[in-house]
Amino acid sequence: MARPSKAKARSGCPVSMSLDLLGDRWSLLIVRDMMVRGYRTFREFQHAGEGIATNILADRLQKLESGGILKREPAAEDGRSTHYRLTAKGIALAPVLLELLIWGAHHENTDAPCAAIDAMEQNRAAVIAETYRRWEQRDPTPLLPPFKMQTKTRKKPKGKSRK
Amino acid sequence: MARPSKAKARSGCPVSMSLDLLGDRWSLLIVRDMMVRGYRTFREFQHAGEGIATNILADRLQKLESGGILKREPAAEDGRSTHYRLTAKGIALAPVLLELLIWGAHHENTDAPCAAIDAMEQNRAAVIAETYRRWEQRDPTPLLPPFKMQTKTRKKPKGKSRK
DNA sequence: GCAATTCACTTGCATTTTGCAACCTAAAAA
DNA sequence: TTTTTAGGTTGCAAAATGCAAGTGAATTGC
Repeated sequence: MARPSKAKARSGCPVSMSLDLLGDRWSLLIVRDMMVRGYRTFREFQHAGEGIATNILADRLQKLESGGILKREPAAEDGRSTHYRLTAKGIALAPVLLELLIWGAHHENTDAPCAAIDAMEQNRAAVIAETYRRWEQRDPTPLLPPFKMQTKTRKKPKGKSRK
Repeated sequence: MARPSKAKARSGCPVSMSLDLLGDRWSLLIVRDMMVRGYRTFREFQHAGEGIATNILADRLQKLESGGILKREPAAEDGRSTHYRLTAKGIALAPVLLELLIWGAHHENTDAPCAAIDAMEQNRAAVIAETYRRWEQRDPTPLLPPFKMQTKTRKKPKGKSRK
């Protein structure tokens, strides 16, 4: 069982309970896409670059919704489409994702530009504040662009316009 | 596939790469046990209260080791036993776990005492510093005790007593 | 000294989850 | 009206998980 939705009541530890909901390969990536890239639709998540299968994506969206991390609302401009939006509980994951991002950038071989990571690390509060502002104002512009696989060329500053 | 060990090279995003190693139900719980409870042996992890199966535990320990999160060293005092110890990379997960703990305590129904969580939240840097001190000095006393299920639901006293 | 116990796993097997491709329905576009 | 698009569902094979039982080496009890 990779991620029990039925809450097998393991221990009362907050870390354990958090992992009941988020402890899998995809859930936090979806939250990341919503939080920092401004993605809102099924299709955007699907093509976010990690290759999630559509059935898994549908399942994770449903579990995140019933876990209170996000909610879905019909897209006003297109009757076929649904917009997913983080709840207050979901956006509160910002510090977790930020620390995970910083850790990964320091300790794994990622494509993240070092300067950007250093800047975030030294301005954690500002990054969190900006994340909240974007959420409150429904600002869909990316906080960070997707780190494209730029294979080896580490110093290429690619269009990191500004938040 | 719940947690690919073979690194399918998804994207260069640090969050994604972090989750390649840690994105499952158990890995971060093991790190938590080592970091805040001072657990070091297979047996301690096994009986940490979440009910991990021994084959899964062995698998996760091996993956965390090959991921550079921990290393194993023979126990000096007992030739049968192995001590697991976090590496610098592993202890650097402290902020991630702290934020996950705070988030879970606020947004899930946990057994964590609110006062303790509030104190940690207002003294993040001190908590991290103390975590590092304990690690450097190999201090095995628990930073936090396991949150016992002090509330009503006493589920099933199934034969977890002993073997 | 020797049997019993402990520690750290491993093995087999049934169940569950995942990944993949194909398919479906409603709404919008052409 | 036909075609395309968005957001899924379904079926199936492969992989991961959970569980119980077993293994072998080191250690303890007597």
